[in-house]
Amino acid sequence: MGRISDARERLLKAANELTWKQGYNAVTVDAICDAAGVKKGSFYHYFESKAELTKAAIEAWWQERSRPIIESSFAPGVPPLERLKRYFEGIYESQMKIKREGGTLLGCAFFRLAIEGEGVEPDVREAARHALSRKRKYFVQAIEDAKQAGLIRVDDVEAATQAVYSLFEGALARARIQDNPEPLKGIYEQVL
Amino acid sequence: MGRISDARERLLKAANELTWKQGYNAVTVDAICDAAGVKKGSFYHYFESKAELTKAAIEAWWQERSRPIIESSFAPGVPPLERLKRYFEGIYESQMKIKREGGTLLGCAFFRLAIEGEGVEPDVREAARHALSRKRKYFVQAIEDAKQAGLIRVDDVEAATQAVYSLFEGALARARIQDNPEPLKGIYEQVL
DNA sequence: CTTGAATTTGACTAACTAGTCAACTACATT
DNA sequence: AATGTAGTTGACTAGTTAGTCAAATTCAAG
Repeated sequence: MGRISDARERLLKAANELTWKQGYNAVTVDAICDAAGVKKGSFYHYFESKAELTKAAIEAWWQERSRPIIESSFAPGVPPLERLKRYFEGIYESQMKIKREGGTLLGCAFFRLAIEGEGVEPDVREAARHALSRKRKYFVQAIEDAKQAGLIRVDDVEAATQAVYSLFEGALARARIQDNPEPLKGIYEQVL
Repeated sequence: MGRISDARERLLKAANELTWKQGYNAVTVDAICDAAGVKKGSFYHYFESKAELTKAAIEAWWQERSRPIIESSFAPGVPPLERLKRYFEGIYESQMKIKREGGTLLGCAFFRLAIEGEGVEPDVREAARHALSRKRKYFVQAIEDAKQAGLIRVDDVEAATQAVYSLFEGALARARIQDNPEPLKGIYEQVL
């Protein structure tokens, strides 16, 4: 019944790209509509508000972009430390590609959104935080496995993950701030 | 000649507090004026735009808040590694205090601003980046000194600083995101 | 006490903001 | 081919935004 359309997908994609670059509050509904080639009336046919769109966009981003990349690095068969190494290298490559194609290095989309603070609807922030905590789980697992396999000596897996994950997200955020991949270089070596 | 006023200082203070919490784009000139108890006409008597105010506010923040705290930890007489330890502990304490008094943990004001990306005037971002690089210099110095004193074994001071600084800023940003000081605990131990 | 420069005020604009809505269109299903 | 429903449109509102301005006020200095 009725016609079919990919306007919803185009809106999600445009929302992610613009919010990633400019931040939640700097992006207007009009700008998202323009980028998606969708009229405002249609926007509100698909989403009840800018906040709802953003929440849906975060989930779509995780399912379609982040998760596949993470799971290919953190595959079950791969040795624990190799998983981290692969992931860090993959991130370096993908950030370089983003910079090459879009002109600026953008870092982690979820981190960018989650850090905003007040002035962003609480449930939007919560969605971004949730995506970050999903990502973090792969780190915990890898470090736990590395410990079991006797590859590293740590007494507190939770504390070790805290450090590795802070270093990783910190480097990624600093790369965005400086628009320069330098902080991402050799994270794997720094982790050890 | 003419009367004297502290309206300018009140505006700088209000701008910093609000921008730290809510981000550049979420804060309005009206909100800053309200918080400072200053009328809009007066605002534009002191600053030619919101961007100019923010730049001035960043500089004031650095001079009056960040720098004194940093310099008391990184004092010349203090042994290099002790400097880092003092600084990390000081940050932990001050973030806890901010949370106690303001209800939320806010992290680093410069980092928060610098990460915004497009959608913030380039010179505002540049001012925030500049403050971060000033901060980073104290880390380089401490690590360099620690190497000279034979306290640590590193071949590349620049790379080591990269890691320590990413870990520190990453932990601080994550503490903000989670509104929880957990990532800040034991950074000093993690650094070693 | 007078002067005049620094400061304050509030009303103003023009542009932009998120969100609404009723009419219109195209097409998958029958 | 008819039909109904999902999708589209553009003009609309009401509130907010950064920034302007001329007139009024205050008070340090002469």
